[in-house]
Amino acid sequence: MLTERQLLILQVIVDDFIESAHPVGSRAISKKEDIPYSAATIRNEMADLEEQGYLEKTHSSSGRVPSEKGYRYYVDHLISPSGHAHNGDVISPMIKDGFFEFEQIVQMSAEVLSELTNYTSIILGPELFETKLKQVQLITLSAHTAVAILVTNTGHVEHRSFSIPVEIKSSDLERMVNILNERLHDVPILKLQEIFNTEIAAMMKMYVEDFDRSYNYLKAAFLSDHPVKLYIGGKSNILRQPEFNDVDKIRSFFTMMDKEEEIISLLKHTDHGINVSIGKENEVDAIKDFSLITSSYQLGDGQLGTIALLGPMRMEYKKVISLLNVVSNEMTDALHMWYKNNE
Amino acid sequence: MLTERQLLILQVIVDDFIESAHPVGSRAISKKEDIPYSAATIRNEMADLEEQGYLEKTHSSSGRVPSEKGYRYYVDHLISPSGHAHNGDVISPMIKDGFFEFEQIVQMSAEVLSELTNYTSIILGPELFETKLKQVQLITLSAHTAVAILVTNTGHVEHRSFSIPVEIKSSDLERMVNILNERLHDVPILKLQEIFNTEIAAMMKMYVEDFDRSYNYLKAAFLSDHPVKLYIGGKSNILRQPEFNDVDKIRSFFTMMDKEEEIISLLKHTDHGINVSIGKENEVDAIKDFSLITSSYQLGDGQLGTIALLGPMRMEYKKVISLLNVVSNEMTDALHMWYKNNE
DNA sequence: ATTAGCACTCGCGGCTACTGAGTGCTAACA
DNA sequence: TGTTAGCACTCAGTAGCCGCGAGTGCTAAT
Repeated sequence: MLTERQLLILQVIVDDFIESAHPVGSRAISKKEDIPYSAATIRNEMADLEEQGYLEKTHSSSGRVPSEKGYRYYVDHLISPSGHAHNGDVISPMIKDGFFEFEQIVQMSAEVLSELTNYTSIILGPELFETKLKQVQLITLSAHTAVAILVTNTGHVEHRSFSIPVEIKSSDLERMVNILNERLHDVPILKLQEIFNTEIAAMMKMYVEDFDRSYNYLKAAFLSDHPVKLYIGGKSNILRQPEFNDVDKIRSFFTMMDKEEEIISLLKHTDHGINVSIGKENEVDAIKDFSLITSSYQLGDGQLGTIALLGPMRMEYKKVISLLNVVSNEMTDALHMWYKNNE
Repeated sequence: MLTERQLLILQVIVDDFIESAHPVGSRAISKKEDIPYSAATIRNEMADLEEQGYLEKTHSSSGRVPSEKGYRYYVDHLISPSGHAHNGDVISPMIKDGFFEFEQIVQMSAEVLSELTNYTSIILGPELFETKLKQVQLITLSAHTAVAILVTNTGHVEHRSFSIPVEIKSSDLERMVNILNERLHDVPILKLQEIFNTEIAAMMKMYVEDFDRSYNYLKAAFLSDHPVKLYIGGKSNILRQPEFNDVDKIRSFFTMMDKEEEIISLLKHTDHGINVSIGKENEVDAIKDFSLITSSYQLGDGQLGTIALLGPMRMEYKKVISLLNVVSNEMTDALHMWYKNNE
């Protein structure tokens, strides 16, 4: 167990290192305002803290640096819960004015978040199990091409253009779309695939000639592969962090950021509330010396999406956590309003 | 003027440097197959070439490196026009299979292009002066929210969700959409604004109550700010180039790539055909030691879009130029087919 | 006109010395 | 017994030096 004094010292070290990015030594600590102990005392305590795994040295005669365990303890116990509360209203102002496009707001939030922190922000769009299909449109551009448009109750629009093989009659297409609109109205997006394969298939068989082809075409057009949308802000902002002085690090970071699926998998299974993953706690290797802070924003009862900040382990946890709190609440509120309007 | 031999030597130096990224010395050149001269002779010629500004030294006793002028000459005169013709069909295979979504194809082309070259590819979406509005849809999500959807003849879909102030009657909205569909069918996107301000305004005044508000809402919803879309491939691919060993360079590159407008302005005013900008020839400071190779793809008579590769000055010009030729032709063909279908 | 030869230049990798920040430990102190 | 002063030690970082090698420019010979 840690003594009061050790806690104090750990706190000071983490704070200092977060700010300066330099290993912190005993003398520097003993000089601080609220530290009445001598450098030697500090050294003894630091040795203890290191023994217990909360601190590390970068080399045998360097100052101390927090270990992952140290950060973990700091995040769990040493952050004054209320302290440093970010003064509200980060994104609300953007929503105030009449127009209100969901995707735009999310994208802007991501950018603001990144700008405010110099980390990279990631927002996972609304999960779809609360999102329902509102309407299906098929607009033919010509005899052989058409655009299928799906609109959800959240205002999200998904579209795919495709070419129509000559074998398919336009009357059949029309009929199909009618069927779709009838059967799929207010169906949660997530259940789309299922319904497609059962009900719709059955129904269409009755009405539509040359069923097989038409069906497959529509199906492919309507079931998109990426059910969640990813918004990333300030990919390059993070380059301002001093830990990015190594070209290899940059390379591996950016190659990871190019892989959408990987990022999504990172964020997918998040609990409600704020969640911090430090270093190797992250399941993806590529960010094993990053920290990832996630929060969720909600709509009604169901969890909707995830909002996250990715930065070095040496992260301004206090600031980021309260900021993320504020923003996710703001987004929840905004969506709540939106939802109410649409019901 | 340059002698035959000087041309040969210049060519060899540029080729060699492009491949190796190391300054090339006289001895290395004299050893090559098709060089029957001694190192000393080469040295004399190199001194001449340097005097005339085609070569540079990195320091007083280093080998030679092509200067911007050297690259320029190389590109203009030393690239065998037909040589190294890239064996066709880079993206055609992707288009073959039934589905055919324009945006997907462009995005994939960008990625393929970057993967093939290890440079960053940029594709400017179709310019809109050939693109015509096909249909306008207004889908109301609820009493107070709606999605406006515009579909163009190229299959591009633009959408905006907005909230409807209580003052506006839904019957008015409906009427407006009808007017829009009637008047705007087949109108080039570029003329949208103009027509909006004259004809539509006049027409709507006659039919719609509370004209001013409704009008402004629709106008804002329908006139998007970004008339061209940007597709970027392999932003991080370019990190494999050895010139990116400097963190500052990376930083400035990525911060530039975040500014869409800047990139668009880079590519906007391109002639037909292939165009090469080397180093300071580029108007944007941030890429003053990059080369940018652009080509255009077309639809019918009008130029449609630009396709570009951004890399170090030490670029594989031969390969890139022929590759870009092939790809832009392929895209032109693809769009031509598409266009024919839609007419 | 070409080439061989030679002196010279300069970047670079390796070695050494020095400095300064920081530690661990011991012994003295309250 | 907890705290502190003192001291020897460690190590990263920097500067200076040396020698190597790749390359040049120039001169003189072919």
